[in-house]
Amino acid sequence: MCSFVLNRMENYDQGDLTDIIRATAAVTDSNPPAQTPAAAEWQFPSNPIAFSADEFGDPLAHLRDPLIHAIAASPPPLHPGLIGNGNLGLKIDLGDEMNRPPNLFSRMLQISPEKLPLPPCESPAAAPAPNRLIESNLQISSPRNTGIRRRKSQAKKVVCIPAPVPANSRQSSEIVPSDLWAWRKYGQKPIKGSPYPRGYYRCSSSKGCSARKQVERSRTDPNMLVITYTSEHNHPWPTQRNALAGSTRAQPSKTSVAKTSPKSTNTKDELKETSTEPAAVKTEVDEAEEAEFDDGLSYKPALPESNQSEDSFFAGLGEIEADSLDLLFTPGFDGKGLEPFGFYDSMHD
DNA sequence: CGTTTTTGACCAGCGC
DNA sequence: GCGCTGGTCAAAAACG
Repeated sequence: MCSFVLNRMENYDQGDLTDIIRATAAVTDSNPPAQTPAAAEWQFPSNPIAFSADEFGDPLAHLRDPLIHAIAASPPPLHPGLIGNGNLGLKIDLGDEMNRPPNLFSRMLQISPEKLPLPPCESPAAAPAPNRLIESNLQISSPRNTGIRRRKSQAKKVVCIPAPVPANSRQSSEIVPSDLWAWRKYGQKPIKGSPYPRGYYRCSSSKGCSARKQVERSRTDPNMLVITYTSEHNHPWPTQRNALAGSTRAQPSKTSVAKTSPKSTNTKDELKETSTEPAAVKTEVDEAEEAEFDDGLSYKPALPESNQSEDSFFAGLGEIEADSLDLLFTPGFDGKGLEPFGFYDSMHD
């Protein structure tokens, strides 16, 4: 449905493991046509993209991502040209999904050695083509890297994804499409040269998990979110979000607005992430049950090799789509329409 | 009560 | 060695 073309740059500079995955997606420089608020929130690219063999230990790589599918299956009807048939012709499109890599995020996380002349999403060359929206790079933070300078040499995955349109004044917080892991925010820092702060998240699924990620807006393209993954999860796919309390704070509903502390002067630009997206919570349980674990540290979620399983999965998804779409794009839907994942939650209730 | 977010302080890497 | 900057810690507050 969505045009999601991945271009892998072939510039490979030895020593620097930086790669770029570019993809087309819905959000571009141009303002989307006026649609529902939910549609304006953010677009999620989903379309066939080339797969790199290297998964960087990304646990999502092989996992079907129901959340993503849910989102992809409910594309806000804007940017028809970019999203492809980004309307309600979902089930038909889902047929195409069968041949796709299972997880959108994992797709974005695919890496290949490469060097970036400029920070991801910051390079002018990163957005010459309107469809080029998603980049990903892995960098062993090399000195002088104008991008993310970091102590020690630590492998990172940098993912650029379409971000919610900040122009929406109704929300002080932003929705960042997270993967299905549970992330807990442990810090936020203003980044020099960028008007947007960077949020620091760590995996809360397991105490011993060292997986971290940073979320910030691209300074050059506010429509893009730059998510940097650091370390890997050392635990299986979480079968359940172990925390619900406070998890809704990031929701744009009430607290995020009301709680805007006096100190926080940048709530408008703040990067808030729903560390626990309901859709993921509920669906990943099923996914986890299907997952196959190789060992204690890594695991292999069930691959969608079986068309049957895919069929059943998408069949089920398709059934809920109709409802979810109604919920998602019906104005005045209790605000959940603003939350990309909220609708998913509701339809599981 | 358990978990999250927020946020100032502290620590560490890097360039000069 | 110093200063700048980014990353992490930890206490407080908030939420269900």
